[in-house]
Formats: sequence, C-alpha cells, structure tokens
Amino acid sequence: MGNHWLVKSEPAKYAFADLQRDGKTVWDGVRNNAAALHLKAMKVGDEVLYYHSQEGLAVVGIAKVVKEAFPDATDPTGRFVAVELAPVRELKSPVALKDMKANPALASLEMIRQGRLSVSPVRPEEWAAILKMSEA
DNA sequence: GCCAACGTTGGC
DNA sequence: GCCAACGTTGGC
Repeated sequence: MGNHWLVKSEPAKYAFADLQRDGKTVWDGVRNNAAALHLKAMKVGDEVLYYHSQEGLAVVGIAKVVKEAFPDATDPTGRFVAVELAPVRELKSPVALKDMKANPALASLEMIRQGRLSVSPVRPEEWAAILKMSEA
C-alpha cells in the first residue's frame, strides 16, 4: 500500500468540487522546500486528504496521485515540482480542524504541528483516525 | 556564515 | 483584520 498525504487548498481558489469537476489537476505553485520534498516522495496511487484552508477549515475529500513529481511549469527558477491529482471521493462528513486538534490520536499530525505546511505526510494510523471521524 | 528584516501563510 | 509561525533574503 502507498503512502498517505494531506494537501491544503483555499476553496475560493480551487475547491475539492473543482477537482471533481475537472477530473484531475496539476498540483503546482508549491514554493516551500519541505512541501516540495513531500511532493517528490509521492507515488502514483498514493491517497491524499484534501483540506480546505481559510474557509471551511476541514478535510473534505480524498484524492489520489496520478502523476509523480515533474518540474513546476509555473516556477521560473525551476527549483520546485508539481504532481497531478485526481478525485477519489468526497467524505461523508467533513473533518474539521478543531476536531482533529481535539483528537489525541492526531496530536503529532504534521499539518497540526506545522500549520503553514501546504503538503504534509499522514501516518497510516492518522489516516484511519481521520477517515473514522468522517463517517461519524 | 550569521542574523535581522521582511514576506507569506493560515488560524482566529 | 490581526498576529504568530516560519521560511527566505540580503547586508555585513
């Protein structure tokens, strides 16, 4: 089984519904080294939690990696990479940031520890905990 | 190579 | 709109 990740997007710019409409999208514009390292570690088939920042403040859906890291065409320096994501499904109910923060099982979740990171890894047990919350 | 200044992100 | 966190830049 592949690894799990979490990506953030402002729904006003690109919401999960936009990804569902488009079928897939190039995940570019990441300009942070730590996030870029995670992008480079993504493999086709890895599953990705889709989090809405600024508005919503919740994980709303699951996406998957359909193309591994390649140079980000929007980056003039050529230092950063992009991947391609496709939608898998919408969560039955969104999992709010405040609920994730309140769950001791998620205390070491990377996106909680380092709030500004736009792409972060999710451990298998954290993935399971979040999915369980989405079924509630 | 250090560190202060600055910019960006994102929660509140 | 504010502010904290943190990465990056640039002067020395």
